[in-house]
Amino acid sequence: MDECNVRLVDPERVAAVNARMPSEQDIVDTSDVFGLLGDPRRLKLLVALLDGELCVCDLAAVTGMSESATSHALRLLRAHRVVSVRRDGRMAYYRLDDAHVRMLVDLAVTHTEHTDAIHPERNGTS
Amino acid sequence: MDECNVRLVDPERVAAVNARMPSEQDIVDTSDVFGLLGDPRRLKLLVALLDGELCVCDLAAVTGMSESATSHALRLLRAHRVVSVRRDGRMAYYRLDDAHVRMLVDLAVTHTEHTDAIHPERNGTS
DNA sequence: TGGACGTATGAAGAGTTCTGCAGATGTGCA
DNA sequence: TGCACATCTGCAGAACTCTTCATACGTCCA
Repeated sequence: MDECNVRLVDPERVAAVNARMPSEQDIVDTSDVFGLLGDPRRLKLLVALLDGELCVCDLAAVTGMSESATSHALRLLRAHRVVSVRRDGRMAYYRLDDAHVRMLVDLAVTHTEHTDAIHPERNGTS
Repeated sequence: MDECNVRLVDPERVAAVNARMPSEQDIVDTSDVFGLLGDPRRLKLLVALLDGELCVCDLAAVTGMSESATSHALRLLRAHRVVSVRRDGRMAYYRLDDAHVRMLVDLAVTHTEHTDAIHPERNGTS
């Protein structure tokens, strides 16, 4: 439990926390998902998809991104199975296809909308 | 509603989505929070803090980061009011001080732990 | 079939982020 | 007061991310 030369102040707590700590893989997977939501453009894309499917050019219009950037972002989201595509001729309709992500997005946006008046300025503790 | 030279396929849907779209500021604030959780080290740090406060060196031990990196990460989290410090002599005890973030972390980790067996491999749609 | 269209992709450049190093700050103890 | 200790911070290099440009792919229509 003693890693390298690190001294512990509260070894019991550390051991307890380590016991409850998810696997490294789970941590990485989870932070991966959060990372996807950590970009304003992608988040806006996903918010737009909360209501149902939209084609690439409409998504570009909603988010204000170029169609190329939109496509790149959707590609990333697709690779992580967050969105799925339905093709109809030359059009591509995307939908939000991950219940967990949908919940996170919905929850977080709602929360921020309800509380942004509380922290009008954000200066650090320093 | 027609931005630049972008053509819309479903202008009504686009208008409806735009009407429900949170302000740019709310989007940025929200993606900001997700961004904080989008780093495995920081996420691990926050998971460790789910149970209660810990000092910097114990946090470094739990996450496997150097104490410098730990301090840097905590500084960032502190600036965003996600964690708070209690100083006791030369020690600094950090605690998770944002109920919303706590919920997101708890929820996401729990979810990932329960479903990681479902997506053993992750190749893109392409 | 040829050209317009919607979308997808690769590469490159700008910008950002993370980490380790070195040194600074403030506290406790002899 | 002087030294050890826990933490903090600025800096610089490495690594990563996002966007744009150019181009490619597949579909539709004349």
